[in-house]
Amino acid sequence: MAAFRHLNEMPKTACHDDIRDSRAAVAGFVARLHHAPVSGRTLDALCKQGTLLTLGKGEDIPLLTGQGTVACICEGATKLIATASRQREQIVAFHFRGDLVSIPQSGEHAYSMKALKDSEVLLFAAEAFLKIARGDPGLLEATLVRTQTALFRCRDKAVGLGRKSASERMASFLMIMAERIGTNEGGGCLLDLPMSRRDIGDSLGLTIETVSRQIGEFRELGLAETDGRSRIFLPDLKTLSIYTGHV
Amino acid sequence: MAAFRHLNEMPKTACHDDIRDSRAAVAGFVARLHHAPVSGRTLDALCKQGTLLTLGKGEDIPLLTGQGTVACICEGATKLIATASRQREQIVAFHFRGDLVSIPQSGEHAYSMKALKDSEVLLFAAEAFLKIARGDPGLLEATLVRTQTALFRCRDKAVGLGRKSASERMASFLMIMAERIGTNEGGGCLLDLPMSRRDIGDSLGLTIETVSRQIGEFRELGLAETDGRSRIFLPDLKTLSIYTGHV
DNA sequence: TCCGATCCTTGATGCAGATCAATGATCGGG
DNA sequence: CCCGATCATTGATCTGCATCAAGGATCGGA
Repeated sequence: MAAFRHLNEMPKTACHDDIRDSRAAVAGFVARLHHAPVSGRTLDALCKQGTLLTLGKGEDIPLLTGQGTVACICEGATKLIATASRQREQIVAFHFRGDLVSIPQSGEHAYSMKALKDSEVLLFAAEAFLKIARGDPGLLEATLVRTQTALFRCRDKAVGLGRKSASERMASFLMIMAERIGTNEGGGCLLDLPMSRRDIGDSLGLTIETVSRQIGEFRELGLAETDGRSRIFLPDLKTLSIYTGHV
Repeated sequence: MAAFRHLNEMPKTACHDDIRDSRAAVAGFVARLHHAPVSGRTLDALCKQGTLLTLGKGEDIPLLTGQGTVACICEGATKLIATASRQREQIVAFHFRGDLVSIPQSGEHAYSMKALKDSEVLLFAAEAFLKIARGDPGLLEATLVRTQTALFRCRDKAVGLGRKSASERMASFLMIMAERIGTNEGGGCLLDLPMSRRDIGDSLGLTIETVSRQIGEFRELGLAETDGRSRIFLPDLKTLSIYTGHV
């Protein structure tokens, strides 16, 4: 179960380590968010309004009801899921350490968010976060830039979903993951994917069977080597990129 | 051909009406952007950095090279196109009067923008726009909010492209257009679509034939009446919304 | 280390929507 | 008002991926 830590409701007798940890998590996140010194006032406000969650793998991130939510991924990895209808989920985005996620109070679809592995997430009511940012132009601008990045990624995803074949989607996915969470390894790139085949399928608008087959194709082409469920080694990103179907 | 008006390079002998029009266009746009009084200084800066374009139907909106672009749709309607490869275009978004569009300098795909009908668009270098916004918290916040709206719409589009049937996509499209540019008309909603069937297909990840057939289906169900190429009357939005496949 | 549950892979078949093809409607320009 | 070009509709066929089905690998917990 998710461990809540309302930063402003910390009992006076609480272990000081806990308080320092929470504050450190907020400070660390904001430091990654914009590379400028953070004012103590902003930090205080963020600690006061935010809720730090420690989540186990697979756990739900409780989005606020009746208002928008801003989630900061301090540690780990998460998925943002839109439910079109029962048995039809679309993963809108994966998020990793340092990402800032905005979820509206209610859009066309119902959204939910889950941890892909043990994670630490800082939650804000969107309005409260915006209010703090309003008083700190640096934070406001950093938030705008992050939101733009999310928009650009989402547009690219839309192109893939609307106009690409299964193999092109798979190649694009692997390239994106290589860029975001890959580690260099003897000329190639090693991935330790935190998401399941089902997650990949739900992200690419494909079934698990198709995902599995496409990975198999790349394996036979010598462009991917799998090791267990989560590790994929990509020996030749340059050749793989040809399969993405980008211009 | 697009008529450029570099607001800061207006010859001294220029017709005063032109200058007033340009300034009025900027002021009008910003007024719609955030419902707070705009400082004269911000307005001056925007006029100095912006380029007002008057475009005919079908004309290209020249995106800046080597840097991001911010486009403000003062009048008319535009489409934002991602080119996956020759003969495979994905329309990422349609934009209407009052919309603010951010396009990155270079993402995974090549983007372009076209006017769907006679339009007036205000262009900025993204960096220059951000610099002005940095000096005007209200403008910065309004830009953030608009960017979030674009992101939320894009996510909804991704859900449609990834997990919905042709008829569901078509129903969603009609509902969105009804909300954005529809006019009430005797209990129903009248649409005068500025985009072609090809545009609709390229937006929904479908072919023109499928788009045409789906509209035909809704016509037979008594949920849509067409008049010429562009006018569609939706007599029963409530029933149509059932077909969107939303929860 | 063994066991059960879950996840992944691989094969056979079906279908929604693409593609191919042809006719009909619409509309701007002379 | 007419003409040609473009756009939209409708029908026939094809195909990529979904769906259905059946093993096989992986991994956490006892």
